[in-house]
Amino acid sequence: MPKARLTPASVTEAAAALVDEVGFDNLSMGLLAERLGVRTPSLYKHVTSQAELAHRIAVLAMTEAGDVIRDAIQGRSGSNALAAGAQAMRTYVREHPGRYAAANATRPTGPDDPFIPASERVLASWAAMLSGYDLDPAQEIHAMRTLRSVLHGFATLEAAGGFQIDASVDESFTWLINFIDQGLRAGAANGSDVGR
Amino acid sequence: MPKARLTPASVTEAAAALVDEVGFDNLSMGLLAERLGVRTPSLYKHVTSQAELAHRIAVLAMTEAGDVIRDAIQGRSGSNALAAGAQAMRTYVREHPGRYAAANATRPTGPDDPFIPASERVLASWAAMLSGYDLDPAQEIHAMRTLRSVLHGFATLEAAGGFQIDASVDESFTWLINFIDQGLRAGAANGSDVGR
DNA sequence: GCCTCTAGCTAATCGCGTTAGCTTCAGTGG
DNA sequence: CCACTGAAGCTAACGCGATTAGCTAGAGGC
Repeated sequence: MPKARLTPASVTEAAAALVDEVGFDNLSMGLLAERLGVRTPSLYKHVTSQAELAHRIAVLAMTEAGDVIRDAIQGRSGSNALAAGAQAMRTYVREHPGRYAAANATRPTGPDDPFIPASERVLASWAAMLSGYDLDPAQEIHAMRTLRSVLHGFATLEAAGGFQIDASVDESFTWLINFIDQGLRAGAANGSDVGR
Repeated sequence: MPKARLTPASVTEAAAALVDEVGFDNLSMGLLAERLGVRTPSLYKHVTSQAELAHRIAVLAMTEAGDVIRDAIQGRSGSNALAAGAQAMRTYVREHPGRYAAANATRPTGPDDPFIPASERVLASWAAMLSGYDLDPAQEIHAMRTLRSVLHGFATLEAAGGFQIDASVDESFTWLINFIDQGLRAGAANGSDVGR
């Protein structure tokens, strides 16, 4: 029955869709093979191991997230760019929780790992967005880390079902964005105050 | 050689120490048994499964974190309480990354899961701390979620080695705390502004 | 001093990732 | 049109880690 059906890319794509459904921790070669209508060992013609597959999902996720965030920020600045970028990231994580989990579980395997440029693209988008706030250059790194922390923290807590109370999570997120925006604008106003 | 050596509690404690060393994902019954000087199947006299063991570690972690945060906030208020509590949490996660990972990987198993009150104790500490900021009651939930997001996000990013650049992570964390503090104080001043 | 209860042990099972080696179609060169 | 090669899939089998079954021996109570 050999018919040129699968490729590394198609297997990765299917695996990404699978983890979004069943959760990254529940990824298994057998389940993926079943989805693809193929026997488990056949997958090894396209990926060398489950670990490599997980890493491919991570690269895919980081690339997609980078695209989505860049597109959201495109053409906006300041508060609008922040709100659009943050919403875009949150939406991506909600729609692709498995991919996002894969991206968080991975570590660069070497200096030429495609995961590295993919991550850097995301960071570059955030940096571009932050540049609209006229922060003291010495504080940019701290603002960047704070921004990453909130967004990552909110996304993972939400994905894990960490927000139990019935109060609207959407509302909390816009509140959070507004909170960060005001802090950044205040920081731009009196640079040396925020940050010690 | 039957000698009453192990107990569920001692096994859990050893497992917690182990995951802090090797990482939560690398927890294995064989490795734990070796540490305890016992054969793998013997562990099942004290724990019903690896999943249950992981859950016990999670409860232990949440309880310890609750203690540490409560103690840090004790006797302080406002900015001091925030700084002390946040630092306490960050220190706990840095010293016990495996335990923290276990706590994040777990979901309550039922209505009488001891993990629930343990988590609530942590939330109660944060709530007590926030009450020192005189926020609009309607905004407390959002402030709480924002606070949890930053702290959780920063801790996990740091634990995952997510902050690459050489700029001081300690400094970034104090900057972050200061950022949150100022935002909360501003929010208390003009309540309806922050939060839309 | 015997009895029971149980922590620990060895042996075996199961599931899942992975490897080895065979088989068969798709496309190529003659 | 046909033999040839290469890769994609398959079956069979291995290995490791979690888990289960059933045995054994020391500790504490009578």
